[in-house]
Amino acid sequence: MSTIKDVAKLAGVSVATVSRVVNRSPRTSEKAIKAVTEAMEALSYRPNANARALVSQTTQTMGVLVGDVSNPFFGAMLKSIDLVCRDQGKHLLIGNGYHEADSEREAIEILINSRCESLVIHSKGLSDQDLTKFCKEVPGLVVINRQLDEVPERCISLDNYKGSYLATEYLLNQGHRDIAYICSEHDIEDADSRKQGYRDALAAHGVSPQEHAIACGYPDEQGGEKAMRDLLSRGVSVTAVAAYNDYMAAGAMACLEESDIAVPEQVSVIGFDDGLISRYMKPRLTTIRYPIQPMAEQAARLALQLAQGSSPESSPHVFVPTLVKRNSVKPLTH
Amino acid sequence: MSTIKDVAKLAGVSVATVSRVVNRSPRTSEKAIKAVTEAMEALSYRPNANARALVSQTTQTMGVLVGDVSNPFFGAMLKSIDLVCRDQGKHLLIGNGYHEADSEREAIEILINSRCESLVIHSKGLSDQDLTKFCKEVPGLVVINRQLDEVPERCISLDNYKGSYLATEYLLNQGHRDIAYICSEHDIEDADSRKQGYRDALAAHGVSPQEHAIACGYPDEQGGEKAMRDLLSRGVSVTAVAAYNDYMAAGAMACLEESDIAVPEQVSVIGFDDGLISRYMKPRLTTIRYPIQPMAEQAARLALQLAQGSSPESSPHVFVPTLVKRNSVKPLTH
DNA sequence: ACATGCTGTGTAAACGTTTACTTTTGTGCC
DNA sequence: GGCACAAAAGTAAACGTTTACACAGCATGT
Repeated sequence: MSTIKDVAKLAGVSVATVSRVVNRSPRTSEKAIKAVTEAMEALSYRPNANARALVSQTTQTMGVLVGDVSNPFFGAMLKSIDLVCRDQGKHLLIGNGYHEADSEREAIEILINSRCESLVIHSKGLSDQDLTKFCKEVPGLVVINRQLDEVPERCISLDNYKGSYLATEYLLNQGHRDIAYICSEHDIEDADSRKQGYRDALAAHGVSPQEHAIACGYPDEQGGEKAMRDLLSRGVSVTAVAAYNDYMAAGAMACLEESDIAVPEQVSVIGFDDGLISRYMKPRLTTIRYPIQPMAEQAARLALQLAQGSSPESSPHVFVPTLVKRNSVKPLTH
Repeated sequence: MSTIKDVAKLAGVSVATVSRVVNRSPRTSEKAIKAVTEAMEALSYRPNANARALVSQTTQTMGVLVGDVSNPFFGAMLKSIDLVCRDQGKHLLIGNGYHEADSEREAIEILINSRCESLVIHSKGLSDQDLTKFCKEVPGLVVINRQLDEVPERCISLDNYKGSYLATEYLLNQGHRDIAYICSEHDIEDADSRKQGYRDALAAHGVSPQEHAIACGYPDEQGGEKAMRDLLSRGVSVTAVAAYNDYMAAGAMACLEESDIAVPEQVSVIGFDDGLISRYMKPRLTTIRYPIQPMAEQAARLALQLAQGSSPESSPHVFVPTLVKRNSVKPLTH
């Protein structure tokens, strides 16, 4: 692969002149531009981004850590971030953490080593302490989907508690009283918050707590199916089910269908996330919208601002989920 | 951010020794390892990947161009690639092309400039000529989902023609004769191949061509809905519909449902891709499996082998799609 | 004719590493 | 104690750029 020296030699100028042409410096003659352009073309010259980064001390790159690129949730997040970046002439280096502490740490280190000046991190595996440390080390680092008490100004998160409260309250308002909750077996903050939102909503409406009506599973379709089957086989009688996320809701619906229980006629189901699939299920899933796109956009902007040292515009750091009414919930009729 | 010199100074050794410790060279004393490790910790030293790449002439990075990260199809592709890479200690630089020639070109150039030694490119916008040129410039570049006549050994693709033929043939075998085709309005090779597969399957079964039963739209749900509405409003009478992809099939089903036409009882529908949503639709979608995961894995392996100059193991370059029978197709009964 | 200023170009240092080569230190043996 | 040799550490060049600084050429104004 040819270098700037090769180009300079062929064009009969110095490397400085080539650099000036490449970077469109105003101090260059037409003649030089022509000679250099032709030489670059002839050698199919590609400026080495690493050398450039080294001397100019900037990579124009944002690093992003996601859980798993194949999950459409992260796809949506990445797209929002990419749109902000492309608008600002930055590009993206992406790492997958697979929700596992060591992978996450390693991926973040790669991003830092690559000298990404801004970072958006989605981590479920690392401790608050680890993440806080990274925040302090890298000025342009923003954490999404998590709340760190020591550095709240670096976090963009969702009010998970409120989302679940909202979902449960909606079921209550539709007359339901026997409401099960299908939760994630992962020991992470958002799972707890969502479960607590459910509990508190029940309590606030004078419905006694129903711990036996809570079942856990891996937060995917199989997990939802398993949890619902647990509930059914334990003889828990319910008229509505709230789930940790849409996938678990889908699994629960599949299980109910297999058991010849009609949704929403006999049992109402509500999800969480408003992901891609919620629109394609039938009945279309009533759910809680996780506004990942504006959140990701906000996170990207914040990371960019922090990285360039400008004081970030004040804007919301905790987003609120909203109810999306579709067809999987029906009022309870006697 | 501290450099290797800072570490050397603090540890009281030379930069070479620090480098040796960082790279786990065997020629280092316990004492040096300890001193350097402590200094690195104290300064939170991060080896600069750009400087490293510059001198060692390798980045350990694979570049990937996808259409749009938010599309689960590309998510699945990226995941397969990431799994291969992580296994080989490489990491990923990702660009979005948004199916637009200029964006694709720009993204590829960024990947090349960043000195990714291996590349997996999914392009719909660039011409065969452009792509072939890139292939010749970068030894470790592999094109996925496209067939370039000049460099077939660099391409991993799907037999789209066969997939569509298969789909149409299955409908014919179920007794259908009046079969519409919903195609993509994009002027790209795979759209043409799929349309032709449909036509040829009809012809092979002695069914006269039905050009009036072909409708086009943007290859998403809205496009499918629009195309189906076109068909219906033109008074085309059909008992089955084959679609360019699952999203268009979903749109067609939504349109049929609105018109009180039952799927599959009155009209059968078959998709293409076997994407995420096909499992969640109801009736669950009968479709053609696009084996993107093995294909992406293969592409990644090939790119890696080409990049390191080893002669690639011979393995399939053209993959064959298969039929996935679910519930959206029913035999025609009179 | 000469100082002045402007434009375009060249020279060389710097960025943070790795590594070939050289030098120093340490060990065991006679 | 002196020597041979191995092990460990240091020196400096190289990777491919950018850019401060210096300088040449030339037009301008006096």
